[in-house]
Amino acid sequence: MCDMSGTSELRELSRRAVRSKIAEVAERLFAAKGFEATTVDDIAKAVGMSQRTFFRYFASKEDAALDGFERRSDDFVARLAGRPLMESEWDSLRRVFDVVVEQSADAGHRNRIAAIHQTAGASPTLLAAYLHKVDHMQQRLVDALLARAAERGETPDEPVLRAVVGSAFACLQAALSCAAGSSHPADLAEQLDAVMAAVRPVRYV
Amino acid sequence: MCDMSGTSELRELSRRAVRSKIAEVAERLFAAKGFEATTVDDIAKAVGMSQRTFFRYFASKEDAALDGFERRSDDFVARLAGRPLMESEWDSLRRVFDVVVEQSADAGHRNRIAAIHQTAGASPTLLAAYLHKVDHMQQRLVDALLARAAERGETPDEPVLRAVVGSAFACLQAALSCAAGSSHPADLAEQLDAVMAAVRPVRYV
DNA sequence: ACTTGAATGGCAGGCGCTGACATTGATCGC
DNA sequence: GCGATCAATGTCAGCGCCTGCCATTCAAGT
Repeated sequence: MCDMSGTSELRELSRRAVRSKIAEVAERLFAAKGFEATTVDDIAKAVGMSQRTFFRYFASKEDAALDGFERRSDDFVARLAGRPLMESEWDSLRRVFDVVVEQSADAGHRNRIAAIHQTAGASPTLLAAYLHKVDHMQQRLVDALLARAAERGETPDEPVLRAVVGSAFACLQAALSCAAGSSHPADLAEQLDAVMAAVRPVRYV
Repeated sequence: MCDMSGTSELRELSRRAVRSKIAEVAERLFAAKGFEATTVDDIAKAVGMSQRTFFRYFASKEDAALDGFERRSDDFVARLAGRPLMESEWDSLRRVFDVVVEQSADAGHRNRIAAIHQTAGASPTLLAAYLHKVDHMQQRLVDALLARAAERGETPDEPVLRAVVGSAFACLQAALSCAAGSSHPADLAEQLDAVMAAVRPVRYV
């Protein structure tokens, strides 16, 4: 009972591994049979566990399908933390979106993301869950940007900041949906630059 | 069988009336007991119908809760149709959002919207459905704006337009969440003006 | 009156999801 | 080694959302 921390680490590691395994199997099944046609029992059987255990790792079927986006959320916040403190929020956000650009440079990642995107488009509940996660991600970035502003000694207008983050994500979504059909990885970066230059808020000129 | 159109009108009228009745009862129950604690059976019993019939009017419990937003979507498109053809998209969108401002001028509407907003915030699935509807509304406005641009003889950049609409909605959301606590109806209009002025895309200056 | 079509109710069932309880299995103190 | 402990898992039962399917009813047209 003393080595609780070490035990926790191991347990945590195991949990993560199982989680990834489930998400991986689920992703494959969704791509093969579609999201709605795949039952949680199918996934559980394919992984080799009971349905009840599945729900001990993911709160919902949607969560399993969108596990990849969850991690990207962490990457976003981490990337933002690495940006210079005095950079404008708009430019920082553009740099944050580079994680998406870099991920889509890999063909495998691109195919996976395209498959998930296609799956999400066909299932209303999955799309709703996706939008929910995007919303949550925006909230995290707003909080981080608020903290950065406070670190600079500023007290920014929170609603404006929320709107700025929302605008940046609107640009990302637009660029993504446009570059979805294209197979050139560089297109996304160009599209993103073009859109974010056109929509750049006047307060940052 | 000849007077098919007249019959259809009556049936349609009846359907709308029943739909409104269901939505009204559901809203009251949600406000009283919360969204998740209220079952579809509760609503059906309160209206005086079977659960099966409820699902013939609404595809889901969430749809019943968000019936009001559905109508606002129609109002948005209608309001946009009334704007001058040469007005910039950003200013048109600001005018479109006046329907929200006007609705929140009425105290009753404000309380209802606040109640729904609060309910949505407490229930993840309802929030997800709400975001889904907002997304759909944006799509409709993008299509309408595309048609207007074509009417002017222009061929606008679609991804940029999508991003612009998304940015405007981000402003609306930010202003709404900020003015949620305030009880002054004029605050929303001011907040909206301030945020949309700060975030106005450079392409519209 | 007969027919047609739509609205409704009732029933059965699938699926997502959860609580409760028992079992297993690894770790730790002795 | 041995029992205690605690997390992970399985099993079972059950609720709530949602959907076909079929029978009934009721209004409207012929």
